[in-house]
Amino acid sequence: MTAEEILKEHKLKKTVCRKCIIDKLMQSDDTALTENEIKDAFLDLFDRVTFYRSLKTLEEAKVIHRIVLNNTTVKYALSSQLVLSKIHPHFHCIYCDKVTCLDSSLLDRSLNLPSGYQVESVQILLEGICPDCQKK
Amino acid sequence: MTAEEILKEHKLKKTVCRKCIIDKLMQSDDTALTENEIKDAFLDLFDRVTFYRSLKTLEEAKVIHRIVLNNTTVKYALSSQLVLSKIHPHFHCIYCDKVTCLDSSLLDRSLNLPSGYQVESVQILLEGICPDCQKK
DNA sequence: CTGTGTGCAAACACTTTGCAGGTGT
DNA sequence: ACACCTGCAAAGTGTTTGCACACAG
Repeated sequence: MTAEEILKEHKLKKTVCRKCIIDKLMQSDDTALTENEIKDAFLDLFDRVTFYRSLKTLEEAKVIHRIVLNNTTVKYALSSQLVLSKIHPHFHCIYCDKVTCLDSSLLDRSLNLPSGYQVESVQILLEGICPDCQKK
Repeated sequence: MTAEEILKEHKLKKTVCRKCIIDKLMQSDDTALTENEIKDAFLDLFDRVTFYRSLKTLEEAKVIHRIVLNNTTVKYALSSQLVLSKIHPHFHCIYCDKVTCLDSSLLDRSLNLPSGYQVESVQILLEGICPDCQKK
């Protein structure tokens, strides 16, 4: 699926900035990127404000989703298949700082919720060492 | 356990600012507070910078821990009993915006981790409606 | 007394808003 | 043609840093 198709499907106008964001995130696979990592790929082709607004638009349309790390840095990743589940687990490597989206089936069966709470979404952030960094 | 005892136990100097922070968090029970909520309780008795530094010191000493919400607001809560577990689940009410620390036994048995990843900590943020807001 | 904490001023990074002009459909 | 997107300027918010003075142990 191309960036243009994704935009069309969500009834968003095809603008260069939006396409660049989606393309960049598609290339990065399941690794989430910061606003700067996305922007730097285009050498200040767009204003910073335009990026923020495009990211916001894409997020509201659920094309992408944001991941907030403990140090309050924000990363973005494509939503694609994950939309179906309430549960969004991510892994943050404390060595290489990479954030990857994990399969939501990770925890589906096991939530042992306290009574009285109505849960709409569950965000899980695993922190540790990723397979690549363990080899080093 | 009093604020002074906690500071002594962690080998930190007893300063008014630190004591106020700990007192305020003890009063709020298991509800996490923002820097502003803590600070406002003392009517600008201290400089903002002093608060940041005190919070940082207390966090590094693991007296308190920070919780980062999706909108990147930061809240703080006492660590107390939770220190033992790698897992820190919190509940964020989307109506009253209250954040509470939950029992870490919530998920202990059930983590079905992908192979190759070495996990050091697990942060879980449940979002939904708290018991109080459901009654309304 | 010594090291550490505090207050003030300033800098910094991130994000939002308003407005005029440009672009997609 | 119209609605919406973009760029620029500016402001708002949260956080950090440097320095001189004050305070706890």
